[in-house]
Amino acid sequence: VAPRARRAPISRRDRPAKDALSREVIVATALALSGEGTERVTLRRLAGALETGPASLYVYFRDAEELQAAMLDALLGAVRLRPDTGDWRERLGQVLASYTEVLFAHPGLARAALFTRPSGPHYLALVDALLELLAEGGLPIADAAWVVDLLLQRATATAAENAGADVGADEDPLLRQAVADASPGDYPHLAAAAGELFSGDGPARLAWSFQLLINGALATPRPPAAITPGRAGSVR
Amino acid sequence: VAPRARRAPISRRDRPAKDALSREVIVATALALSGEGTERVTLRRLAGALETGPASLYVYFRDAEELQAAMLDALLGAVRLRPDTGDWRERLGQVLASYTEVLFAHPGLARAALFTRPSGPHYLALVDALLELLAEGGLPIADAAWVVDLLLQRATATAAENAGADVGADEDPLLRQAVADASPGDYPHLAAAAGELFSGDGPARLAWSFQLLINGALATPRPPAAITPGRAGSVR
DNA sequence: ACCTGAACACCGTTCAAGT
DNA sequence: ACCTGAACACCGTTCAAGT
Repeated sequence: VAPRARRAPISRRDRPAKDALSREVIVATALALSGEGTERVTLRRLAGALETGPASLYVYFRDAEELQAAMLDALLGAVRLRPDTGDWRERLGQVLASYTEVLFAHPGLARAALFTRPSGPHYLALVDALLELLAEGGLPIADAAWVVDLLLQRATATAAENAGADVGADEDPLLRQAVADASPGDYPHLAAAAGELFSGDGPARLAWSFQLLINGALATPRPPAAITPGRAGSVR
Repeated sequence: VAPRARRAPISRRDRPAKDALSREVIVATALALSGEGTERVTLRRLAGALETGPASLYVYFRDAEELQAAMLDALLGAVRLRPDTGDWRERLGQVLASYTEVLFAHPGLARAALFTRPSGPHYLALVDALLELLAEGGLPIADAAWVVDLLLQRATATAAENAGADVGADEDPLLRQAVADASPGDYPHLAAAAGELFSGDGPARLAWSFQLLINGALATPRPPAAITPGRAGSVR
């Protein structure tokens, strides 16, 4: 069968061919903006990069939140889900560290990840991989289901807090000053701990916290399920 | 000495006397707006409530972030720092639960608390109280300093995620649907855990996570301080 | 000197009007 | 039918001009 004739593309003023719009192209362009310099990826800036107006984006996404969720899931495709060295504990730490690094490069998305949980295939694959590692460690599946939430929340919140901060920058200068100025009379324990509150570098503290969560999980079974069923209960 | 004569206040159109502006009045008004219905406390809405224009607020606060930090610290004055029943573990859980409840009533502030750490007296008092309880539990102070961050981050992030959600509302409907639809072939562990991922009610899950963090802390000493000093080091 | 109206440079979202 | 220019209803912040 002869291919149907297509209209020849109208050459718009000889500009370098602009990509046709689609969910994929929009998300890819948004991630490129987000990863490089751009302070905040707004619908208007994104539309500008795509050489159109903001209204056009509403053909593909219901609102800004849905776009953010799509960006987030696309980003999660870069997480290393199956490291090949170490026991289950070490591999769990590596997967979570990879997740954190990926978010780190996209400050805006890291913040969004705390509020709008993604539901795309890459997020599901991440949860599945974490559950698998916890099962390998012998954790009952009901416990593992809750622990995954804890691990991801720790990683996400840490990325969101620190993302986009200049590496050399003094973070929380006001808090540091306040702690340094805290009178030992009013705040005895704070004054005693002042030297340690801000110690350690980010990755070391994060890795320690993952191991702490794993140890805690092994030592802390879920409460008896008596109250559990509720409306949240089973799927279906 | 005779008191200096004051100008009589000009009665502005017989309106009920409007409070003179000050940091305290502004913060109190903002918290009232935040706690009651008001979707989002913006500088313009706040200025409206104070019967002035947004520019006036800049006389008292450098920017919106500084106002938020002041609101947050004022709010933390309501946290019950010293419960009178239970051992140190139970009291620690009670303080953290109180902190979470206070944030819950102010969705916007809960979100802000994740990014701009407050540095006011009420925040310092909270950290001091948590350090005291951890010391009572026998945790070395260097460990306790890091653990406090973990406990507060868990509480803050949970409040931020859930704050403002209608109690009856189905949260994360997209994620729940995606999990329910997940094929056991592609996501075997996710499919197996589907029934448990969303189980339990909020407070029970939160309380369990606090105990998990405490158990983890007791079982997970900080890494050797070899790398610690850095630029973050001691407070002199 | 202290305060603020009005302007500036942005937002997300909607919808009537184009092709 | 699909797309979008222009308008709408907002933002935080600045600054010249008032008292």
